[in-house]
Amino acid sequence: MKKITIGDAARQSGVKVPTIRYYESIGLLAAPSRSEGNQRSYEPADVRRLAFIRHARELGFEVDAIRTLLTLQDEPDQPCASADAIAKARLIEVEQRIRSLMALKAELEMMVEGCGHGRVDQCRVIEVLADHGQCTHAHH
Amino acid sequence: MKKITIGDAARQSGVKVPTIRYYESIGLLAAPSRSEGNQRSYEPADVRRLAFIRHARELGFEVDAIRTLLTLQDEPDQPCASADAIAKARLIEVEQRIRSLMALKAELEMMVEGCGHGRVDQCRVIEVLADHGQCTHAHH
DNA sequence: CTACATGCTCTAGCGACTAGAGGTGCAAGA
DNA sequence: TCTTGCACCTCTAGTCGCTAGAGCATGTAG
Repeated sequence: MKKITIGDAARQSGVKVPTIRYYESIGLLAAPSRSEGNQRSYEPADVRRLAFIRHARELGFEVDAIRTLLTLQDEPDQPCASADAIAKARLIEVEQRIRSLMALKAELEMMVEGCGHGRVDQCRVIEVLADHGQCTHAHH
Repeated sequence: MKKITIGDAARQSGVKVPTIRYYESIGLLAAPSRSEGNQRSYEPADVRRLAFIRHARELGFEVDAIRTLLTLQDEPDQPCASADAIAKARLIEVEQRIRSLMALKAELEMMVEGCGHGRVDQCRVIEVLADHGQCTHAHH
């Protein structure tokens, strides 16, 4: 009977100790059994669940989406349409975010290139910020 | 003596009314004069400042960075090295964010394509999330 | 004069943590 | 055995940039 402490679970899963406790508090991870001295004692399955959560968070899924994905994972005989829909929705979000960041990058490059490193009143960085009309492209 | 109400300032600048009050509360926008009935009364310069803030926020600058940019704008005879540095730092952030979002997009596409729309236990979405090792590329 | 939109202040909530205070458990070295 | 010191515990409050709502006061159009 090997006992996994919260610290070990953190090291193995890559989720920080306070974050693990936070996930427990919001019901994303079930409360584990406790040792005699009231310390959390995790099973390998908990560590896998934490790794799942971490990876999903890295992919930008919100906690609510992860909650759904986790319940799906627990019922492997269900059709996976929901998981697919969640991933697809996230993909669309990511594509939009990339597009808007590319526009933003172009604008920032213009600002930085235009800056003659002189005085503020000739600086394109400030100028472009002050007057959105100077952007060569449309936002949104 | 035209008086600009907070509602007009909001419409002209594109910053919402509660957000304007919030900016005042955190000292990003100076408290304006008040009408007899204690209502905020803005000058055109305030509206320009709000538009500046809004544009900078759209570009993803944090409020602290905007604070610096605003004080720079107020001192046009200073060298603009700080403004340049802030914009460059933001550019680097944006470039990194784009790169990581592209990796993420690839991973999500793999997940969605691999999903055979069958049962959860054959679903690549769940599978990939559960085992990061299945990603064909390295993160970070 | 009466609606009703707009304004005011204040407090609390969002998401997803993070930081800190103040205390307890536990394992290893002296 | 004692003690040192890290890891653990709970609880509260703070972060960022707003947003929502309660409960009033004011300003304006018909």
